Amino acid sequence: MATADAARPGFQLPLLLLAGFRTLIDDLHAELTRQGHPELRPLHGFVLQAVGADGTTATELGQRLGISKQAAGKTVDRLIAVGYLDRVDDPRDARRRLITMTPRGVDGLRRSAEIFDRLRERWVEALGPERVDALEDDLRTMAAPNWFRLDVPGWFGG
Amino acid sequence: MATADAARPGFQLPLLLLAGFRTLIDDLHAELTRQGHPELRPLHGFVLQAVGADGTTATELGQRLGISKQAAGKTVDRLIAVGYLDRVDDPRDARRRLITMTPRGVDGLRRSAEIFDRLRERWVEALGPERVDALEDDLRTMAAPNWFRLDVPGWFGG
DNA sequence: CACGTTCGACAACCACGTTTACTATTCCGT
DNA sequence: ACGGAATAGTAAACGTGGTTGTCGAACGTG
Repeated sequence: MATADAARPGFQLPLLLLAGFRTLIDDLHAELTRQGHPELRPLHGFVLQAVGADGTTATELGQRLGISKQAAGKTVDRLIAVGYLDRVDDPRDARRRLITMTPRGVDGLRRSAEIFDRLRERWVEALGPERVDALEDDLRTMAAPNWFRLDVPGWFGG
Repeated sequence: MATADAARPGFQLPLLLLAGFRTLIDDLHAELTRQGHPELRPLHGFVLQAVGADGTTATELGQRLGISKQAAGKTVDRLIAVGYLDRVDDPRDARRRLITMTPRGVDGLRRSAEIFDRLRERWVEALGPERVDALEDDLRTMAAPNWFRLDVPGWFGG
């Protein structure tokens, strides 16, 4: 049973990682709702970031997120329906349809990044900066996400 | 942008936690398939553990997993269909139907726990025991899963 | 013994992903 | 210049993992 702390329940690594993630995105979602973005579901921030400031296509978005182009297309449909994305024909290639962020999308992404920054700050306050840095470093070593390819400059991670 | 390591992509906390979890359960799933449990999907181990050695009911299972009783019931249906769980009438209460693990379910759960132990060992080899302990401790502090209630003795975390 | 509560089941629905298949367009080699 | 190959987007069927709402049967308590 590893090195379980007797005072706290001895959950192990997988559950702890999942709980950490859920804690963060649940807090994000709640705060985002409070700030006027109730339609933005927890994971949509990552989609917005993957779209990027210059826009993308469905295929490229799928590659960045590590999902099929069809799934990416459907996600884009939903985000268009709630006003965060836009899709226009590419004049240089009639096959392509360029996906871009609306001003509302930019606002939602910016707020997401700010909220994540504040949440990380809470971790730093509770654990100390060295521990949080170590935690991030170790996770980068053991679990770099090889799905989620992000070659665009972004707000939270890339 | 916090304390991003220039050598590795600067993914931030939420993505790193998700990546850590996904890495672990993907490895678990692959190994479980290799060991003769291809039907056992990544998260089913948690369900089996929540059922526990003594069995439980759909409502209670839902509470333990932090999901609705209906969702728990459907998951149980699937695990019964592939032979990991069993459902029998409770003689003491005709409303209740007791959910128990089959021998195959017990085997799958035991193997899951063993595989997780080995995966953690890999982290210890790469990072050193102190770092892994610190990581688990910090996550227990910041992200105790308040869904996932586990009052039964279990294999991986409880 | 009647009434409120609890349990499981059923149905409809949603989010998010998959695979397979198809159309339209562009690219490229002969 | 043209025809086949590659690429972009869309559509349909399906799987999984959730949600609400409803309902009947069984329980337990005043």
